[in-house]
Amino acid sequence: MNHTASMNKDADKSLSKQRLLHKGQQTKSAIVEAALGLATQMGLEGLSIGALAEVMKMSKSGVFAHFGSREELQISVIREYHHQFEQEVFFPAMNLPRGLPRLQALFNNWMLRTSAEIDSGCLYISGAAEFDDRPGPVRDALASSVKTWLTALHRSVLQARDEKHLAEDTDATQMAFEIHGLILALHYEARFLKTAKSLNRAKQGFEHILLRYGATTLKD
Amino acid sequence: MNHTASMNKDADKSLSKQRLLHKGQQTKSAIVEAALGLATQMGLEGLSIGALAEVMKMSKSGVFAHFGSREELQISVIREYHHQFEQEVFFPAMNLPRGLPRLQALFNNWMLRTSAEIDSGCLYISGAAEFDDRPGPVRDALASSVKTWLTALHRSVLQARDEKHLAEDTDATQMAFEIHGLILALHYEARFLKTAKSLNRAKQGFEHILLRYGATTLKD
DNA sequence: TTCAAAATAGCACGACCGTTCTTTTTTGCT
DNA sequence: AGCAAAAAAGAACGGTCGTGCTATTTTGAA
Repeated sequence: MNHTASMNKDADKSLSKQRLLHKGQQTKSAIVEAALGLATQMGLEGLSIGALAEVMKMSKSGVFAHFGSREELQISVIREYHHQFEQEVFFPAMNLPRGLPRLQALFNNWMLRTSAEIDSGCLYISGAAEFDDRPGPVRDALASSVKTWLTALHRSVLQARDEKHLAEDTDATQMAFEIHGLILALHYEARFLKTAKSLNRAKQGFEHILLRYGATTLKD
Repeated sequence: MNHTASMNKDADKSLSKQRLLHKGQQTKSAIVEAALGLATQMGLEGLSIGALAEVMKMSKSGVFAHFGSREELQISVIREYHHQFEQEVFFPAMNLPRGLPRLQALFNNWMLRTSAEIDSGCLYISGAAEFDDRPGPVRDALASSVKTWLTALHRSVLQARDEKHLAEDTDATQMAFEIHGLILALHYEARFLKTAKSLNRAKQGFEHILLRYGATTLKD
């Protein structure tokens, strides 16, 4: 391809990887995508290589070779979920001004993603239940991802307080805890119990929390 | 077999069952107890007959014969959990006067049971995550049990309102939803994330809710 | 077009799963 | 003590699991 002055094959490799993805990378991405779909339905523990191979119309060993172990596959799925979560929930909210608007957007995006309309469950919730007693790299990856997100939420509360959008004595950790509870209740009641109007419950709960922490402005 | 005056063998059976438990019933109870211990650690789906047999120092088939199917075993475990939950959370609170005292006791008992100090996880929470996408009798048993409890909580809120311990316009369903969220957040953060002081977060969250719904009296 | 490397398939393994069937042991009423 | 019924054990089944090994196919740079 290139008769350029590149020094070694490693340079060539990384270069060609940048230009167009090698076949292996493409299929690996496709596999992870499909695996995430399976994992949100069956749970991370229910995710099996055999079932995944069937979905992908590949052989078990063909799928397996991309990861080297089931654990590595599970971790890849968690990373993919983290990435999607960032795209859907976190980044869009970052376009809004700091303080209450951004905090409201974070909650709203989170809520919509958790909502029952999406038939895929939340990996952060189902995964927590599966791995709360099972130490290891999968649990670590999961907990690390969740903590990153909860920290971002916490930070957003702090900013809202700094912007004087919330009461001066707002306990940010406490407020984040209560918000987290609303999302978990929404997920539980909507997804498991199929309770109607759970989304409105979560919305109203959020307004109650805002009032409690002295939010200065409320839209709608 | 019998030259007594009993009309049929069924009468004899139930009679002797009342006098002293047949061996089979005893061991079945012991098995269910052990199974509940396993299920709270590994989840209802992770509960296997082989592992259970090992714990019980019995043969797989010996254990299996008591239930006839894995599903029936899982349902037995759910019933046992329901029973324990009643004993620890529900009944003690019923000894307190209707209204706020009883509601506070319900929450407190629930919270303590969910707390991280107990190393066994909550079957109602882990089970919900495992079966929110899996229809069948196990899911039905689980949902039915949970609904019974949530209904009792809801009823307690209504009573507190009737007793004028809460504001007249209290939305009981909404309040129960928010309380449920606190418990879920406590379970998530204490058990999965190992966040310290989560119990205090839940306590404070409950007080916030009480204030919001105009609780007239607060102890402590 | 050639050819090494990468990707995939095929096959087999040991382990565990739930379940069935048959045999042995234990129970508890007469 | 005798004896039928209940309880438990034992062995085997077909199935799926993750994983390792060896071919085969496909890719993509020279």
